[in-house]
Amino acid sequence: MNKIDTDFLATLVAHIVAVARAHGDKAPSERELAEHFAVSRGQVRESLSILESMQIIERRAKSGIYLNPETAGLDSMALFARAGVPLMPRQIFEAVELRKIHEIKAAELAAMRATGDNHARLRDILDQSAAQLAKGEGLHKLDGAFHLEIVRATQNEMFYKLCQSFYAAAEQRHAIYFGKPERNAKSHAEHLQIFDALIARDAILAQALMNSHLGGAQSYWTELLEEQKAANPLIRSGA
Amino acid sequence: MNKIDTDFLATLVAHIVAVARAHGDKAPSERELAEHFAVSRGQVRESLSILESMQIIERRAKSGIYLNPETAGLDSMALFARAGVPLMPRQIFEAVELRKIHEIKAAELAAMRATGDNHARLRDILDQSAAQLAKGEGLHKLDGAFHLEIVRATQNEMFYKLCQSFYAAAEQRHAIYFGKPERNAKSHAEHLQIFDALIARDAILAQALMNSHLGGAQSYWTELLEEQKAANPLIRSGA
DNA sequence: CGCCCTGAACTGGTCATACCAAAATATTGC
DNA sequence: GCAATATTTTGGTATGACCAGTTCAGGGCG
Repeated sequence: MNKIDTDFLATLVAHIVAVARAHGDKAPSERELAEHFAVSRGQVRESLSILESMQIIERRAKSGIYLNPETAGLDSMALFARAGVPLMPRQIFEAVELRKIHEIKAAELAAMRATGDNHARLRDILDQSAAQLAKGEGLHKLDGAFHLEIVRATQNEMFYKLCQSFYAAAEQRHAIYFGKPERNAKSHAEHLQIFDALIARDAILAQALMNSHLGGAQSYWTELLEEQKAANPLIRSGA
Repeated sequence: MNKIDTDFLATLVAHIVAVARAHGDKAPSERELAEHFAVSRGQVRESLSILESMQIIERRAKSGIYLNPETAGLDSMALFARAGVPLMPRQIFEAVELRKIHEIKAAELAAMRATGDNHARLRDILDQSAAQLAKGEGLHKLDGAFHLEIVRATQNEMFYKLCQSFYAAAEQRHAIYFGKPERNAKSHAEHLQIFDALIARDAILAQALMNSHLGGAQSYWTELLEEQKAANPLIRSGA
């Protein structure tokens, strides 16, 4: 466990959340954490600095460390996911809505601006997806790659970076979503359609296809949450 | 200069960028930085942890610290801005495009979902803007607040957080943009129109008004960059 | 002259210890 | 029971040390 790797950060967050359950609660002191994880206080402080910069915690001088999950920014989502903090339905719906906002527009722009490289990478991802699908394996990683590549094809680097951090936090969701095998095939088929529209540089069509692709995801989530409410430990009810 | 405050981080980044100009260049060693800023190595390490978590730098064990500005994520933008790293036209155009993607949709959703609280806060911001305008003061801070409040009115918390970090990085741009006095009055007038559309819950109109509001900004930036190219130290040419 | 090898200097990663002052808590005195 | 006081806890900071790869200058050899 060298350096401040993400795993340690996630473990730390998990422990802090386990101790201080509610917003504003006090977390263990630096010295306690150091002892608990058998590392030096310096290591703990470095990690806490990062968590504080993400606004996951607040460090009040001479007082203590306070959990701050509600004010935490976007970059913290990936960490919470790794730490095994349960997803809340509200977060899922918000994320899907955000994806629609981003990616419908991304599809439109990508149809107009995609380079040959973008097309090649998309084709490659789809080939891999087909192979995985044939082997009966889930393709939630490749799904993320496909959508992200479309954003990259907008040639807006900032847009790409934004969606990158967004997708980093989405793996937990994706894993749940692609848990049902039939989703994989359906998703892949829709990706192929979108790809064709991008190749044809048909912005209107690409946009429409992405809209229905994500719209499908939206309604599928609704079903999923209905039937798995309280059954799936990764999804916690409540707002 | 206690704790790891943002100012210190910005100063650190500024210094590192000053020494290691290009992507991949070596930054001063931890010990050098500690001496230069007259702080302990521990402090430097805490700061560097944060910078590394933002992917602004890369720390290679036993080798050194390497500047990494190109892979840096969104959350780093605010820091670069504070550090006085010049804006590049490309970044400005990308940011404006992103704003259009976000806020046109936000205006639509806000028209449908805004609460009384949202309306009240917007009205308050507009009142303050009018007052500032009457005093002849610039209102670039209030502009950000107005736009951010519209995003909040979508009731999508994740959306709000995303735009929050986005706006935190935009102050430098805003300050330049609102440097010209005539922008302030024009912007305020357009805000009032948008506000009316939100109150009337006219999603179509709100969307259209936001589109032209941001479209105006887009073309204004084009002018601004043309006439100030190389003249304004805050804007560096090159891609 | 050029190349390889070697050793010293440098570097990030880690730990232990100590001190400070403010905050939080326990204790005392009334 | 409450207010004043003493004690403990806590984050913030600094110093110094050790480890083991990395880097690089310098020496030796072909």
